[in-house]
Amino acid sequence: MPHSYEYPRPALTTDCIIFGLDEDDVKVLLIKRGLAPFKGQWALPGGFLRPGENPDQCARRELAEETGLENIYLEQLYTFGEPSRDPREHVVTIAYFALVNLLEHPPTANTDADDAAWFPFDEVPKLAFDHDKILTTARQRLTAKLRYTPAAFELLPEKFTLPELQNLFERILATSLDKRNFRKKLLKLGILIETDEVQQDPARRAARLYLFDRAAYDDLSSENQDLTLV
Amino acid sequence: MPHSYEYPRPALTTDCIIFGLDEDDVKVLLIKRGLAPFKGQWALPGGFLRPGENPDQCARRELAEETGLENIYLEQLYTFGEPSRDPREHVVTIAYFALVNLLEHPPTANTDADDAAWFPFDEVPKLAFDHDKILTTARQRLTAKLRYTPAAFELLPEKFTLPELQNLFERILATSLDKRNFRKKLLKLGILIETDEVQQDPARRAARLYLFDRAAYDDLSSENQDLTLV
DNA sequence: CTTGACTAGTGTATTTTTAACACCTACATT
DNA sequence: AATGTAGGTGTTAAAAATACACTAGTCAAG
Repeated sequence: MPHSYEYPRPALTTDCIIFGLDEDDVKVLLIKRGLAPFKGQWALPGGFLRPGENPDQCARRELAEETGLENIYLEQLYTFGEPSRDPREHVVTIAYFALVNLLEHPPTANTDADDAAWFPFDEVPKLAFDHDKILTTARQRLTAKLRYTPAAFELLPEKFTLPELQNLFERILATSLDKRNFRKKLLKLGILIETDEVQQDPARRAARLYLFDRAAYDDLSSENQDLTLV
Repeated sequence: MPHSYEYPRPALTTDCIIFGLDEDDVKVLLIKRGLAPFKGQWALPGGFLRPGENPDQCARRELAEETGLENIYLEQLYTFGEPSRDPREHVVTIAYFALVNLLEHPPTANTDADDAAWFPFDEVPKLAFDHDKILTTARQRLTAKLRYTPAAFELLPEKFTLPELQNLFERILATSLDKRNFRKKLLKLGILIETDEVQQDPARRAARLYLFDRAAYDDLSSENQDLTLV
């Protein structure tokens, strides 16, 4: 035990909640624990913070080690520090979360965990530690972020259709939206650029493609306009 | 050095940003450090997390020890973990913030710090550690919290008048509000309890006193009702 | 005891936003 | 040519936000 301190210290970890969107579902990335405690049980990817390591870097490193996911935008969610959350000893965890497009980040090989997989929300098993609670907090933040920030556009290709955008909101917010009202509101905001193009190849009527106008969004945002998208 | 671990651990602290409102200004509570590093310099109140201690409790305890402030509504702000933020070693801090009524929480004696005092924003000195950065983050969050949470009621006595409440919003949000619309909206929300009492002693017409109905607020909140106060 | 100064308290009309709602269009497949 | 499927469109009603001006109570001064 080479590391000694004058006063006792809780251990410190980071955990990542990675939400991924594919054609069917919103999914969350979990790993199967290879070590006790909770060996064999599913959990959020994460691990111990090394002294001298920025917590953001730690989250990124552990995520890459356990799931292969790299170069994604992580945002700090909350710090959970209930003494009882880890059966071994007091472990405080800084939780991070991110939202990625699953088509760009397919399930990958992994090194530090027995397994890593994407779970649709309604198939998430009982998780290790207090990770159920952390996941709940993350889902709450996810919906707020989707409603009040342009996060939705990060999940779509550069050119997208209004039905795609509506579908995305409906799936993540787990609600259904009126098509006419949705289109009216989004178009009236003035943050979409209509192109002359339509979808290619669909086995149905092709929908018009739009671009997200980030400059317009930033202008409205700096004017403190209300930018609730849905 | 009786406390040994297999792997090295960063130290873990909590810090509190306490905003206080008096008749003139929004102020922040600082302590003068009694120990190195930054001895004699002003800093946010805070201190080391004890194993087995919930971080919320730690923030509360350190705040009471250093400033005498007790029983206030603390909310987690953000966790700062840059390795360079403490010159001694890697110290990660969980920052909490709160809003209090200065008339109910006058500057008090303190045990663990050389001094504690309220500073108007424009008179805050250069702070120890990265506390300037933490304070900036807290100020950014302050406005949003006032609008979307019941934080305003923490700043007022238990029984308050509608003109007092309106005045509070106007000062912190630096805006002016229509008296009739303000009253209509707040009363319609159903989170205020009208009492039979009126202010005592004012050298003018006395205003009716109201109570904040936290239970009603929590009910609406859990129903995902929109709770923008202004 | 009347008046003036000051703040508390009230209602209505207008505009804007949200919500509910049904049909036709384009295109591919059979 | 008929059918299936998803894309696209406008109006009306309800609710919410906004703008706006006077009366009521209380104290102090004259």
